[in-house]
Amino acid sequence: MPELPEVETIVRQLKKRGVENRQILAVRIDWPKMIAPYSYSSFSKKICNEKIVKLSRNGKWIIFELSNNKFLLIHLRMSGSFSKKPSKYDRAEILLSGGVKLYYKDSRKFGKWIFTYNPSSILNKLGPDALSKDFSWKYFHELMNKKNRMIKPFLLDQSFVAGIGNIYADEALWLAKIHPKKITNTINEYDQKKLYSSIHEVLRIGIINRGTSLGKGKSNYKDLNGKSGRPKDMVKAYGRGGKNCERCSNKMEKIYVAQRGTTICPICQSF
DNA sequence: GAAGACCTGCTA
DNA sequence: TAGCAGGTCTTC
Repeated sequence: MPELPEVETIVRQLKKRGVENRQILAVRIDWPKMIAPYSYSSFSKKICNEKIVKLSRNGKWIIFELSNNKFLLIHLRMSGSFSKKPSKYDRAEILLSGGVKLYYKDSRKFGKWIFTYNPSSILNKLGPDALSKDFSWKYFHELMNKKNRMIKPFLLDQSFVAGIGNIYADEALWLAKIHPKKITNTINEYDQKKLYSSIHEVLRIGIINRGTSLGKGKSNYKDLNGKSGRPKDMVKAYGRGGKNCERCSNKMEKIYVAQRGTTICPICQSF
């Protein structure tokens, strides 16, 4: 579920909550696989009594920088999220100094909490964050020309650019009017520019809306305060198969690209 | 590239 | 009840 805008929203709200500069007093883990290869007791010993020095984000990773050069990297995968309140699908709870509690829920149990002294070992595998200066036009343009891949799976490849997932890939391609199966080095410079700016636009709008919430269920995305983000009907492409394109009013189509459900307007995004 | 694995909840 | 899901990883 969470892509760059959702993760950014969560990090901002955790900061606002005053998580930074607090000490971790205790941790409870209900799904031990998520902290592998550590056991609960060794994991707990590693992080307890350390201070959260700094919170940040890189792509879809949440980075807890702790005292004594320790790091906790959290990836929410499909259904992870943080909350101020406990709920049915909680997989962990952290008690911080000052009585602040954080609950981590993850119905599908795909999320990962990685304790490490060396965050680069994970973060170096990522390409530049989609909203960072390092994701420059020059970088984008050069790789687009060099690679011979379908554009959608390329956008989803975190080693190319970090933070884009299935929703925002579909949104950006729709906005730029590019077919998701188009091969990168066949896309002309004008379209590349449209796509480059569309990526920024859809991510920024996502953040302004505090993320995107598609469904109604409990596995649906909620921010730290339990609130939904941008509603489904504000999304232009993702999940709109069978509905009318908001630009040309032709029927949107659901297709599969690299095994991922993908929605396009076959007229606007002709191949 | 494709397909399966990891999991559970929701929808058709 | 079958099929699908915002992500990634492994193995063809």
